[in-house]
Amino acid sequence: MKIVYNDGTVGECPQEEELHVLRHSCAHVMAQAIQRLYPEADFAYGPATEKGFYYDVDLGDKKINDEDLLAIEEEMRKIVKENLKFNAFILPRDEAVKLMQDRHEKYKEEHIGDLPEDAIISFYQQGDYIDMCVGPHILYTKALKAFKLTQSSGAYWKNDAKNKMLTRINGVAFASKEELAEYERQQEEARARDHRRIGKEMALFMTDELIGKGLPMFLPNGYTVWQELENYIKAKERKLGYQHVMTPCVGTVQLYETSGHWAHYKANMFPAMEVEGESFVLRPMNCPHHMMIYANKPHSYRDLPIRIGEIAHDFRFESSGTLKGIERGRHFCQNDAHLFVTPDQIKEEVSKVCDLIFDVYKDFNITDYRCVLSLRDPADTEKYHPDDEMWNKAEDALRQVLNDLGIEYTEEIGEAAFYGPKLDVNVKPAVGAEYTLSTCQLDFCLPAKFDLKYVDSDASEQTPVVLHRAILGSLDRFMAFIIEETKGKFPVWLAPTQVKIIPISDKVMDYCTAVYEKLEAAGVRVVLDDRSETMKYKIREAQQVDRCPYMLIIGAKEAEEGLVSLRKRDTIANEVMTLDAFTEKVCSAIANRTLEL
RNA sequence: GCUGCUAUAGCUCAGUCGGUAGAGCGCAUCCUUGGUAAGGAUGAGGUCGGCAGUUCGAAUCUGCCUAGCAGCUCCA
Repeated sequence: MKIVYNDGTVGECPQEEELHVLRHSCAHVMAQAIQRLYPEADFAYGPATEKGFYYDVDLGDKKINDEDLLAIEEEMRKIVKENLKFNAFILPRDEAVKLMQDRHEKYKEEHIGDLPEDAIISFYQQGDYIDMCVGPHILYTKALKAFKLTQSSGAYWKNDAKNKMLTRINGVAFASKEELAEYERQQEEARARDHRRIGKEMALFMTDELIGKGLPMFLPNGYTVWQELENYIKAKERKLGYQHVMTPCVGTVQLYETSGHWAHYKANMFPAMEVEGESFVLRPMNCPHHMMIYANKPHSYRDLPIRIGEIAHDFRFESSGTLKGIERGRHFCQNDAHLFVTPDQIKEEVSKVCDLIFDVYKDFNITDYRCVLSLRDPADTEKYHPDDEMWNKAEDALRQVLNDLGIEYTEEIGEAAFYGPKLDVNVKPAVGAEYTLSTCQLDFCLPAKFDLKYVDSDASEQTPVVLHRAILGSLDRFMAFIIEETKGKFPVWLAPTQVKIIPISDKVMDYCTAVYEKLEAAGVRVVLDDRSETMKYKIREAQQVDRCPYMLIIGAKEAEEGLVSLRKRDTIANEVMTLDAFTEKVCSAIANRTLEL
């Protein structure tokens, strides 16, 4: 594919750049189409994205609806057909400013002002459309073979909520129509995996506007999964020396003033309740409660590390626009723990937390994740309390552990908590933006604020360091993730119904009841489907709706010989075995938390 | 919170020009008692998200509210 650079030279595009150039050029063609249809349009930024492109544009009071999108797309096809040539030229700064002023491009003009003094300011023109841009671009518009406008939405100028909101028009673009079709197929598949959809279908959780937005409720099936996750992680933690506690969901405002959370996150907490002259809030996190548990009695260095864990209910007043099923609600349960350690113990304890995270990921076969070392932004003295020595110490300590463990990570400035740096493990959901699943945070700040102490070997009083960590993150969010990863086909140990008995006829009901009782006694979540429906119907429902891992199809043949005919969730073939053999099989699959059926 | 879109039966969705609401699935009852992904019949089920307004008349038009979806901002 031929492309043109901003100095006007034409060259062959490197293979790996082709899609990016194509998409970026598509943004220009879309802008040209918009300008033809809406001459007053004022353009801001229009980059290529992961699958396509967008352009942010000021359209005054004009609202873009689906029909408008189709009209813009139609105009784009015309431009492609006209096969316009992309020409590049460079202007000195003053002429560039003048050109943008003449064309009433106030956002581009402002952008020039943001560029460094020595920046080369280049433009691309196709037909009568001119765009300030570094390029490179395709040579002729005919190179655009497969694109589609997907949506319009609002986006702030320079991504700052204080600025004017512009109209963002998104599109996707590919090298061929086949790739575009494949992309649309994948989108459809992703929507089918959405935990909100599967959660409804499998009766895992519900919401109701009378309960309130962002407040999902777990139904029996969902709570079964939830409890299994709770038992699973608590057992792991107990083995690693964690002690579990239970603390209240409400605390005084002073508690959060002491921790510093009140100053930083007041706006994101439910407002205070005034009762008998005291102010209480629903707690947004558990650190202060756990700090007070530590402070409940004096500690020797010999006691450390102390690991306080809790499956804790928290409430955060999240912006309404960010709520998403059980992935992000206003109430959730953290798999939280605070580790109180001496400075010498930091490295080992962080290592153990990392080991636990990756051990858990192995159990769930989670392989697609990204580690981020979240650091403070030294310029942001409002969020990060300005103690350079403390921050450098904490950041270096965490970085060193990650390096020693050989964990791959990227560093991100300004992503730290106000009290310390953190390691975040991020994943991508079926639909929507990446989020943090697990976190491990290093804190030299809160222990001092709560005046926590331990007596060291030389009898001096020292302040412990605290590790905040969450492995499953919030149980709610982790469950959302697992639903999407498995499409609701949970491993046996998590499945709400582990075994469904499907009688071929009522004549074998006595034997089916005996099978049910045996499995039930063995601790299996088993359901006997004794409804007056056809066998085929019951199989279909168990497989497609319940996503039940094991179905036992039982007729006269099995009843006579004490057998069961096993049908697994993902196979059509069935396996005949004795009831004893099956019981052993399913119990072992549950006990070992096997992923494969 | 912001911008836009959406809200009709338990679920997924039709409903044209404003004239008192439909389908499939599910549910109930009956028939069928079956051998591994849709057997048949009958029936129940809706203040068309809520409140106002326009109109002789509103699921349909307008306003406000609530909730949901996409994107933006935020995420201790």
